[in-house]
Amino acid sequence: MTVDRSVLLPYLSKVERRRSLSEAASAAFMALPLEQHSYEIYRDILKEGDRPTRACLILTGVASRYSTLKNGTQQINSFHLAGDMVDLNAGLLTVSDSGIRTHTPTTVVTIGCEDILDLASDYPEWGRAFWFDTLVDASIFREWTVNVGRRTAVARVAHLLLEFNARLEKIGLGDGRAFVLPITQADLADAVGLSAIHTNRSIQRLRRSGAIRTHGRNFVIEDYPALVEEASFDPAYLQPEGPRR
Amino acid sequence: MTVDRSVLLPYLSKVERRRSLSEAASAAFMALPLEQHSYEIYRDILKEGDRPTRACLILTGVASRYSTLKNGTQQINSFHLAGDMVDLNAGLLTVSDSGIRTHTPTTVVTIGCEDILDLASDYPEWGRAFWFDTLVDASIFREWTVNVGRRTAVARVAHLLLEFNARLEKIGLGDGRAFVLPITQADLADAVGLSAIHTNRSIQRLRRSGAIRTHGRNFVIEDYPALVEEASFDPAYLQPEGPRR
DNA sequence: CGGCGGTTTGATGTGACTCAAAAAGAGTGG
DNA sequence: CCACTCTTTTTGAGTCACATCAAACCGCCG
Repeated sequence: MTVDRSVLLPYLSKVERRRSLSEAASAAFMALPLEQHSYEIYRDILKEGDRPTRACLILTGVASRYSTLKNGTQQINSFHLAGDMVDLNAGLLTVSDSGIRTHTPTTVVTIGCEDILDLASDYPEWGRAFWFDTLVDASIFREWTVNVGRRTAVARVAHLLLEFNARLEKIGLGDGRAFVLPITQADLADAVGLSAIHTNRSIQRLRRSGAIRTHGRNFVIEDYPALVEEASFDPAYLQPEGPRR
Repeated sequence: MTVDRSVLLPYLSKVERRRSLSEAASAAFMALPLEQHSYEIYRDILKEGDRPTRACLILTGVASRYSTLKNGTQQINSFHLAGDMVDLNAGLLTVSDSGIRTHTPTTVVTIGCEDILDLASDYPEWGRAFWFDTLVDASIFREWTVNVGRRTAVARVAHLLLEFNARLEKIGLGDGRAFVLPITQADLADAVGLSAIHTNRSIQRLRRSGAIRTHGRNFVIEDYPALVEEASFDPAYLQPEGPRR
């Protein structure tokens, strides 16, 4: 299968926006062997327990990293949108405690993790870029722990809506006030550690308070400051500014 | 202040156990300029909102990374024990959304983050080592999200006790069955997203079920399989095996 | 012996869960 | 364009896990 390498360009420019790369480094990246895959909705890109062998860059669609507990409940750890590199860790970690699953039809390109590791050792600038990506992920994981650990139901939901709002805007899928929620309320519930029903009721509260308006999956933030206040949302954890040096 | 560089050796050998380093790389590490600091109990090593400038390696004691919410509640994101490198991210992230605080008297050595970054670009093997460290952290953060998001109170507490048990054993502060819990129950509560009182009652339940025995902060695991079952604990997330390659 | 941080107990309130089912959309085929 | 199904959202009622408040107890240290 031949893959159009230009799909790598958005990620490359995302990395370069943080810190420019040498000619050789970006050329090496663009020369990486690729595979392209498409998934229907609710398919596993990586099954829980499988040993990952390829990192994957999301071109379109939405995926999540999740864990399943013995009692059957699930916890979603993070969502991955277009332009996100998922499972960069693949190369370094032996075991995958969590799976990765699509929430919409999704297309990705994958890169062998050996290639990722070689790139990182041949070009320390790539090593740093991957490290930084991992740090941003870790920062989001931390914030999510705070979210499910210490916020009320309404605040949790508000917080996740604001995260989607910010991230979707950054990739051109929203204007900072309105966006299309790319997942069901049940999935949202698995992300914020609530039952689907209570998640629904929390959304209703936000609606009645006038903070948001929805029809179907279209969300409009009517009162941004109120929503931010409700969620104690501080976008710093998304690291919008890029690395320091 | 002159610092005994031999304090770096444990961390060096921890890294080398995963993957050996070149002579030059380990020499460069050992030559890093260091500062040594001591902290009393409940002191901030890094305040929330401060911009970190130095990574720090814990020599003795226990510290945690925590966030404070507007309503005054706290969530602890992770604990750091002797031999852990904390705030490696310092160099790359502009903003620190969370603080780092001691839970016992603690001694550390710190390394300027410029030096860390230089080491990583001069020796890609160090870049990889730091990246791996960050991946392990991220893996623990994920597991904690699952913990507070989807487990019952008793399971959460059991899970954290098992994590302490495993990690303390690895650094020689436990035999895999008994350990001294280095934090108060109130701190434990902030880590598992419960009230201190309910945390206490959860410990009591574990005690009455015969899974554990305690006197003061001495914990003995009486029925390891039962505790593991209760917590659905799988130590894989601690990445005990080191990286794949 | 007194003070203090930490642990434990008791009583009460409530936020979130569960179960069950209705309503509303969304997609499909006739 | 409508009937039919399937998924998702919404409603209602009852229950339980965990929070909160208040106070007692305990061990440790000066």
